[in-house]
Amino acid sequence: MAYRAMTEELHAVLAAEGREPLRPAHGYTFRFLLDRDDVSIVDLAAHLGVTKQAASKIVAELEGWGYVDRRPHPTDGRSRVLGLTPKGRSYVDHANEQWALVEDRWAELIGADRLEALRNDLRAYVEASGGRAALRPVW
Amino acid sequence: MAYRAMTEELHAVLAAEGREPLRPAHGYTFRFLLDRDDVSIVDLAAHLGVTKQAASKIVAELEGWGYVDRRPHPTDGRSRVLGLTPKGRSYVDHANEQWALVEDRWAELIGADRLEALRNDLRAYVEASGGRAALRPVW
DNA sequence: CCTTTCTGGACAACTACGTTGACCAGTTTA
DNA sequence: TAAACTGGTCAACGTAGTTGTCCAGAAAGG
Repeated sequence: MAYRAMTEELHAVLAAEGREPLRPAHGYTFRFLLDRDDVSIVDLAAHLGVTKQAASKIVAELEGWGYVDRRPHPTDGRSRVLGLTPKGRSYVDHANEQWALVEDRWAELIGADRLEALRNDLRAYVEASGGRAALRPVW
Repeated sequence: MAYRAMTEELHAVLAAEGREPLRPAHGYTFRFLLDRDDVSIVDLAAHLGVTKQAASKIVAELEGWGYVDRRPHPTDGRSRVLGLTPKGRSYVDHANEQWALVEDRWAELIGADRLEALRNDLRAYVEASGGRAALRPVW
């Protein structure tokens, strides 16, 4: 419920700004592309825990909105390199700021030290059960 | 990720026992029926955050597997009262035990006091944002 | 080299699980 | 006692994933 409530709080803010109807999958895609500049559709699919076909659809949407572009791979003629456009980059920055505000409100509630402890405790569990869980919820 | 990992751990155990392919929605339904004995389809739908049609389908499945039954309402001729069968009840007990084991392993990792603190901190956030979040994830 | 095998990606058809819409029988209100 | 409301079902549709098939380019083996 906490996870849901936080996500909803963020999406409510973004939706109120009249953005495209972005879903969590888009957010995870943004973050993944932000760090790296050699991501293929297959890489993204593995990261999201979906098939490459599904990843392809997601990218197609984001490309249509001008957040992501596909450039030809420098050496591999089959592959395309995914990247954020300037518009995509500024969107991520904005979303990160809003997310920080959500966390801040929580920190006010329970204390920054408790929030930090919580982060560590959650991480401990995830790492103990294989390092990474799939992002996509079951239900 | 922690939420996902815990859910997956539980479902892996249950699936290994050769159970029907139960999904989180079924688990939430079980818990809801366990506490009360005057639940209608509409009540369940509200609890799960889905339409009554969707709730009806879920109940139909559970009824088919013999976990849930629908009895006529004592006074209201339109309504049906949902309830767990003995089989359903024993399943819930079993699942609860397994869930406790999952939590225990976490408690060993970070300490029982930290787990308790975490529970409280999560609850604090959920209650601050409206008391209850929808169970069903967005993605 | 040139053939065989492998891999990134796209298109199409299908499935799961929800939705909206229409309806009926029974209950409540006026 | 007629009108409005409510619990439940059936049917049609939508969304977001899946599997299945294929192609062009890359890697591997004689």
